[in-house]
Amino acid sequence: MMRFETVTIKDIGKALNLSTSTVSRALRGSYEISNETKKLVLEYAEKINYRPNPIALSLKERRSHSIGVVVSEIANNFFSQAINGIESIAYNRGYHVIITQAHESQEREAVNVQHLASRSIDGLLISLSSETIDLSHLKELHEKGLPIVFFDRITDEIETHKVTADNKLGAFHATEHLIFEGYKKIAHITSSPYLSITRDRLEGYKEALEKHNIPFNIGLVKYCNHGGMIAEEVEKALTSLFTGKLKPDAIFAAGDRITTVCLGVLKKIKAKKVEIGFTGFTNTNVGDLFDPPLTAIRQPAFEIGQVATEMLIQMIESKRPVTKFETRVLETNLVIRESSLKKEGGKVNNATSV
Amino acid sequence: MMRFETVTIKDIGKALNLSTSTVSRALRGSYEISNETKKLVLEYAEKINYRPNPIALSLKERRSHSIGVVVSEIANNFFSQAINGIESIAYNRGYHVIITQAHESQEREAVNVQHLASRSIDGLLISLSSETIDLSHLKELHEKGLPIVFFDRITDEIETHKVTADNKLGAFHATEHLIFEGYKKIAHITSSPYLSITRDRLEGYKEALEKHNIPFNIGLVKYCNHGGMIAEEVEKALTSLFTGKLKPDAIFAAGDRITTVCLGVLKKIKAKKVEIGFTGFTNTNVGDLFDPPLTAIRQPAFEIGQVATEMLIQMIESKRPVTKFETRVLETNLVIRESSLKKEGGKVNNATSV
DNA sequence: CTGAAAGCGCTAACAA
DNA sequence: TTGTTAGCGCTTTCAG
Repeated sequence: MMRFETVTIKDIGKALNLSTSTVSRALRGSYEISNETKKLVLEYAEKINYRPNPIALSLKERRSHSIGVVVSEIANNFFSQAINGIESIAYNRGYHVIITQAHESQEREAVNVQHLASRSIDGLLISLSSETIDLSHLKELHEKGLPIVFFDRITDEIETHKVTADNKLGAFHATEHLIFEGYKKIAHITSSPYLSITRDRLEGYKEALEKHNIPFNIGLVKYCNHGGMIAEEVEKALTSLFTGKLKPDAIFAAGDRITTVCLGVLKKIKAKKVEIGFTGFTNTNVGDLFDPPLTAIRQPAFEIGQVATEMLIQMIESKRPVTKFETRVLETNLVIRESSLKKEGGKVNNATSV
Repeated sequence: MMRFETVTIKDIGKALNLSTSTVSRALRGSYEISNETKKLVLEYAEKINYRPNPIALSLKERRSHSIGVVVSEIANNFFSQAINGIESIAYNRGYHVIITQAHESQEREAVNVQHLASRSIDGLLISLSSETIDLSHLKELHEKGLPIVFFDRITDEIETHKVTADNKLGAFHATEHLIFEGYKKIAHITSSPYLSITRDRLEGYKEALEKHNIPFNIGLVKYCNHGGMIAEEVEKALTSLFTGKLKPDAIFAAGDRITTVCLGVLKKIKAKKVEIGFTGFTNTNVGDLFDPPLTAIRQPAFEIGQVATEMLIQMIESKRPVTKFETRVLETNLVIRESSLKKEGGKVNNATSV
């Protein structure tokens, strides 16, 4: 395909009988250029619809004005909302956003990160994959000085800015809510144990049990290493719970995908008249359309994206290397609907939020 | 922020006492370079982890190996799935994908397109916004020779490759299904009348009515110009339907967002014991969790993304300007669940697909 | 106030 | 087989 011709600074110079440097300076309003010349250049540039070539600029300035994003899956309410937050900041600050998906695979994550780095991104926003144990692909870039901000699924192994929801407290509230409702045997279906969010949520769950003198039982915790991407994994976890002797009366699910898959399985079980209290981490917008309406722990995804992006751009644009790092923790929101309520306890008609 | 130092071809040359051109040629395995030198260079490059600078390459080759994508909203099942399809092809072919959202606004669409074009994308994949009437921002680029492929929401005004679902037939099947179920007054809540998908779906709806000798009544068709992005718009449409004298007994919704908002409103109405048959275009994965389980017209979003990307890359890489254009139409899939079934007609337990 | 020239990293004539 | 040079579009010393 023939590339379509573009107007360059040289063309303007030729047309106006000026050197490229004069045109360049005029275009950027340099004080050394006479008003006359400026006006001439500006008007002509406008007329022929001149646009500076960002590639050339990048080569010169050694930065691309774009930031890379790595998430596990776009088609996940949390991440699509976070991306909206990222974009809202990035575009206003003149940055492009390049989004990639790791599909919960360590290998794809590493490939994407490499790919982005070689595309000369100015900085990286990343939420780790559930498979990821080895962080060397990130450490290397971090040591070379690439600004990185972790969001949602963070790590202790790299010292930089981080942003998450308050997963521990969110889990605590959710679990305590189930306890208040009268559930005694609360199972926890969660994601890969490698993830920070998994650890934090488990912690909150444990603390709620402890506070209410319910003994913690490891048999009630089930890990899904693929974060619910593989439905069978979740089904297996649930089946083993309900066919074993522990038979929980409630479930607390961690993560968007796990939550919906669980609901699907529960629906089948409920057809057999087993009532199970349910709540889960999810950012779905249609939780109230579910059967039963879903009690959900909602994360401030949009804000997380925004904060992470602000931090990243601040790092990118900082004159001196940033050495003081911060981990921001944002509040979650428990939206109470019927799925978590004991049926004898009556129905609620409106979503309640604590 | 200090940019982090990268290894260049020059560094290799210096270290090995070779000119940059020799290194360059060796790296790309040129036949003119001796095996010895090649080996030397390759090994050294590997050792110091050399990566070519894609920005410099872009400047030289006058292409960026990236394609731009404009959709109305990432957080829409159809689009996030389509993007997965786009990525799956693009990455394999060595292209980056830059995603932008227009939020159904003509202005943001134009800004994004400009932005992408000025970032030297090699081609553009776009699904028009519901507001968009004026296509001059696209026409201009198209005339300049930028390869463009429309998907989903297409237009007649620009001659190029296009990919959509078979919206007309999908709408026909959905409407006919409601008719088979015994519904007589089927309302159609749809998106902006400017969109191709709106026109096609309306057409299919009309044809189904006609085939079954049900008179078309324009009063039963309600347009939501923001495609459901503004919930009030949809609520107003439904309220006017149910408070007017036409009182439909079923609803056929066009579009992901409209479908879920409709369901929310219907849920309230059903609390008042009004049974309404319902079906809608949506690519949600949790339609079976809804109350009632949702009869949905599903589009092959992933495949649409794939096909569009293949077409685009073919245009980009074609030696001569492409003049023969194609419009690919992919089949939709009607997944029948309870929401569209007459309650007296008994229940279905399994999703059925036609 | 304006121009000439160098350079960002890389490739490709053209020389040697 | 290898080196020299010019150039992609732009900014920025350094000279006028």
